[in-house]
Formats: sequence, C-alpha cells, structure tokens
Amino acid sequence: MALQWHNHRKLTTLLLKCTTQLSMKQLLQIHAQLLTYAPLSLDPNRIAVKLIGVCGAHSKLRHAALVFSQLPNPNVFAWNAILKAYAQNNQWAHTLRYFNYQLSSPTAPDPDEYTFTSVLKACAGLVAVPHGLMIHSFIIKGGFESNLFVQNSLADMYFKFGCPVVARQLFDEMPVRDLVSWNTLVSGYCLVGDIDSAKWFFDQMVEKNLISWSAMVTGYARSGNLDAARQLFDDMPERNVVSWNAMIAGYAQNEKYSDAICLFREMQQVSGLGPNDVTLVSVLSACAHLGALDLGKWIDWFINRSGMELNLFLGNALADMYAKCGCIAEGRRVFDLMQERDVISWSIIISGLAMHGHAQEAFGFFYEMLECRVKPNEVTFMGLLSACTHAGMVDKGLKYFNLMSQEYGITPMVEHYGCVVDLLSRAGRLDEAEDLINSMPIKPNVIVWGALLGGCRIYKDIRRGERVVQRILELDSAHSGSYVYLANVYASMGRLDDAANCRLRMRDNGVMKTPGCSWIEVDNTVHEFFMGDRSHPQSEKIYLKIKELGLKMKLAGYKPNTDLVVHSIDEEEKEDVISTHSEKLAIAFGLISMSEGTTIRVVKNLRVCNDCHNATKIISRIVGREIVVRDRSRFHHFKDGRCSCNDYW
DNA sequence: CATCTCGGGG
Repeated sequence: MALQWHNHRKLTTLLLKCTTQLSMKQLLQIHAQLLTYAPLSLDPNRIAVKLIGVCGAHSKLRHAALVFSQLPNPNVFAWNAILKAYAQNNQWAHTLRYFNYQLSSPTAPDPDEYTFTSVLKACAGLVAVPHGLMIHSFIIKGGFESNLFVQNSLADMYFKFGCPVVARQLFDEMPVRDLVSWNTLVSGYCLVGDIDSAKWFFDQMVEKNLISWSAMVTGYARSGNLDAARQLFDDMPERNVVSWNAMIAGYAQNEKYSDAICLFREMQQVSGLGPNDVTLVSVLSACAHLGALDLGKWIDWFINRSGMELNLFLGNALADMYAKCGCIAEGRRVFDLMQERDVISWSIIISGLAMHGHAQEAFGFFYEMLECRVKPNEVTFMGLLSACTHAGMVDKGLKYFNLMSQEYGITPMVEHYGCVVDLLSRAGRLDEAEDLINSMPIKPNVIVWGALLGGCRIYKDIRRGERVVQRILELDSAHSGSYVYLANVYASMGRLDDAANCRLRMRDNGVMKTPGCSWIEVDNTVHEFFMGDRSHPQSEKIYLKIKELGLKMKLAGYKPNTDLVVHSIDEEEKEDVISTHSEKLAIAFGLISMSEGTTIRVVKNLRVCNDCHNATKIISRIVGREIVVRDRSRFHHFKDGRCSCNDYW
C-alpha cells in the first residue's frame, strides 16, 4: 500500500511537471493508474485539467467529458479546461451546453475571463447572435471587458456575426493591442469580404506572423483573386501546414482542381511538411471533381497508414470522393466506418446513389436517416429529387417535393424547382412543368427554363419551345442552348435558311458554347481532351484507335446518329462532321494506355450525347471492358453493350 | 495556484 501510494504521488508530480505533449496512449495509462487510487489524489482538479487538455488536443472529447465527470468538485480551472476542449474542436453547441450547466449549477464556480474566451468562440462559431449579445453584457457586468483576450474574442465574434463596424469599434477602443488583435481584424475583414480593409491593416502591421499571412492568402482566394493569393503565398517568409492548406483550398474552391493537386504534391516534395486532415479534405474535393480515383485511393491508404482519425469532415470528403469517382460501394464502406455522421454524410450517400441510378437504395437511406433522427436539409432533398429524375419516377418526385416544405419546412430553392421541372418535362408532362414554373414564388432561372426546353425538344412541342426560348433569351441573350435548339427545330422542319440564320445570329451575338471537355486519369495524371483535340502528345495513336474502333463498330452494326434534332442543350455541337467528341478521345486514350481489362473511367463536363452513348455501349462490348462515364448529371456504367442508366438520362 | 483569444475544411 505504501509503495502504491508512493508511486501514485510520483506519477501525479511527473504529470503536473510534464510540459511536452502526451500521447493518447500514455494518457490512458496514467488515467487508469490514477483511477485505481482516486480517493488518494491530492488535487484531482489539477490533474484533471492536465488530462482534459491532452484529450482536447487529441480530439478525444468523450474521454475529456469522462475525466471531468469524475471530479467531485470541479473548480473554475476544470470548467475552463472542459469548455476549451470542446471549443477548440469546433463542438460549439456542446461548449454552450456546458456553460449553461455551469451557470445553472449552484455548486459550480463563477465563470472568469478565461471562461469567456471559449464561450465567445462558441457563439462566434455558431453565429449565435442573441447568445453572444447576452454574454457580452454579462462580461461587462462582471467587469471582464478590460481583459485583452476577452476583447480579442469579442471582436472576432462580431466579425463572425457579420458586424465589422462593431468589431472595428471594439478594436479602436482597445487601450493595448497585440498581434492577435491585428490578426483578428485582418481575418475578420477577409471574412466579411472587405478585402481592401484587410489588406490595408495587413500592410500597417509592423510585425506579422504565419497567421497574418495565411489569413490574407485565404481572403484573396475567397474573393476569387487567386493571383494575389498566390503572390502572397510565395512572398511569405515561412509557411506551415495551415499556409499550404489555405492556398490548396483556395485553388479547390475556385475550381482550379489540377492546381490544387499540383500544389499538394509540391507541398510534400518541396516543403517536407506532411498533410493533415484539412489538407486532405481539400485534395479529396479536387479528386471528386476531377474523378481522380487513383489519387483519392492513395489518400485513403495514407489515412489508414498514418493512423489519422477519420473525423466527420474527412469521412465526408472521402465518401464523397468515392461516390463521385464512380465507386459508390466504397463510398458506403467509408460511411459505415465513420464514427460520427451528420446530415451531409447522409446526403452524400443519397445523392451518390442517385447519380448511379440506385433510386430505391437512396430512398432506403433516407428512411434510415430519419430513423437515426437526422433532420434532412435542402441538399438531402436535392439528392432524393435527382434520384427520382434519373429513374423517371415522377410521382415519387412530386411527393418528395411536397414533403420537403410541408413536413420539414424547407423552402424549395431554384435548384429544386429545376429538378422537378426536369422530371415533369422528361416524362412529357409539359403543361404541369410550365404551370409549376409560372407558380414559382422565386424568379425562375435559365436552368429551370432550360429543363422545360429539353422537354419541348424531346416531345417536339415547337410552339411551347418558342415561348420558352423567348423567356430564356430575356434572361441570357447569349444562351447557346436556345440557339442550338431553334436551329435544330428549323432544320428538322426543312427550313434550312432559318437554321442558317439562327447560326449567324448566334455568331453575331458572340454566343459561345461551353466547350465540351472530358478527362481521364492515367498514372496519377489527369489528361484533358476537348472536342476534336489534337494537342495531346499521343494524338496520333488516339485517332488511330478511334479509326480502328470505328471499323469494328460498323461490323457490329453501329450506325452514327445523324438526326440533328436529337442534339440536346447540354451536348457538344457536331457542326463539323469529322470532329470527335471529347469523351471518345478520352476513352480511346484510356484504351491505349491502360492495361487490358481495367475499367476506363472518364469524366465529362457536359451531358453525354445520344450518339456517344450508343457508341460507348458498343465499344464496351467490343473491347470487353467496363467503361464508366460521369457526365454533368450522372454516372453511366457501360458493360457488355449495355448502360446502367437503361438509356434514360 | 495551472487554464484563454486570431489562420486552413465536407
């Protein structure tokens, strides 16, 4: 007993003196030891503060809560420790819950200025304005507003509330300012989009640190000025993971996915810094957009190898990457693996299943989600509606559309209307589609009208089409789809002069079609192809392959589709007979550069056209390989001459 | 008496 007591004292003394970061494993061992002799502890609060701090740093909040709950009389240090643990891990609602608990508990100590830094951070993160204002007055009453940390936290909170004027007044009235005060101002102005003020204060700063620079990089990136962001990034005297993350995220959020991936490689090769979870979230998002499955898989492997925890953000990004790269089964595997899931996790799987045409399973996940008491949001319903669209389930779609507002109080956005109009139009219920548009409480956009126009094209409703084109051109006089539609209608009626005229008008108005573009990842590099592209170094071989395929296809009974009216709004144009659609180039390149039997995965920026769809079906049979094409709206899995979409897309 | 605030994300 004496020996154990001695060991116990030694352990606690060591623990309290310990300044280096403890690993979670060490912590658990120490905690177990301490628990055994808990009644003998000299000062449980001092030990608990230390332990909770370690738990917080390792995001082990359940363990932190456990340690806290074992304290018979938590003092203000212990309360501050638990509040900080939650606040620094973005668990703001929990932070506020503990704070309320502290206020309402008669035995709990009164909060101090340390308490408020965490609580204000939580209010800021939640944008809980009433809470924040209440706590501000609480702080004034308690006389804590003279504390520099509290002042900085308050200024930060008001920026996050979108009140730069209040924040600025607080800053101006501060008798003493430190680097954090200035950084708060710079990042605050960046946050509210006042990049000029941010830059002005940034330039005023005599002393800057990594945070100042990184905040400015993020500010420029978020304002869309990637060149300025990159310039600052290059000018930084030193960089850490956060600086690299800021620039990588900047590229990813501005749709510069290849640049994001490039910089990610540079980070590892040049800086020697390892990526963290935030880095990987951005890179995974780039992979998802590009369909870069190999890199995505490598990141999955990297996460497992490094023992990185699959947190909510990372799990969502990984599941989304798999779903958007055509591996919905892998996406579900990741989803099952996750310890914590939110509405976004569920929505990712639901829209992933929808994209792959698995409507029933998507509905199943929705009901499971409800059983787990996760409240669906607008993104969830977009997934459900697109599941209905891709399966042609009109009435089911209308049911969900009504359910979202009636049952869940979610006001449909223009995107939801677009989805339902698309659903009705494809089914030929053009009257209902048009009525829905006319009854919209918000202004319909080009996408909504375009969906109806698509229906007019399929069902050859020329009168309605004319009307719709007019509405679209009022919104966007350079809407290429409308001109293409008109030209095609005229051509189909034999009015070739009108068709030609339409083309001329299109040219005169400077109408540019979005160039069709497809890409494929081979050996960890994304290769990009435009329509009729001959810029690829292997162009010669690619066109030879296409020629070879063309011969085999002819023998297999394939006839190119020459019906002009078939051309849809989102398709690449086929003005030039000899031009080749981009997905054919990408598929051909995949066939010549990837080993026998591997699945060819291609991503296309527009919708795949009828002709290419037919051609790809036959190619999949001829070469005996699976070809997966992700187009603008969904996945097509081509195999043995068939497509998973059953020709409905 | 030991604790705090500012930068990166699906």
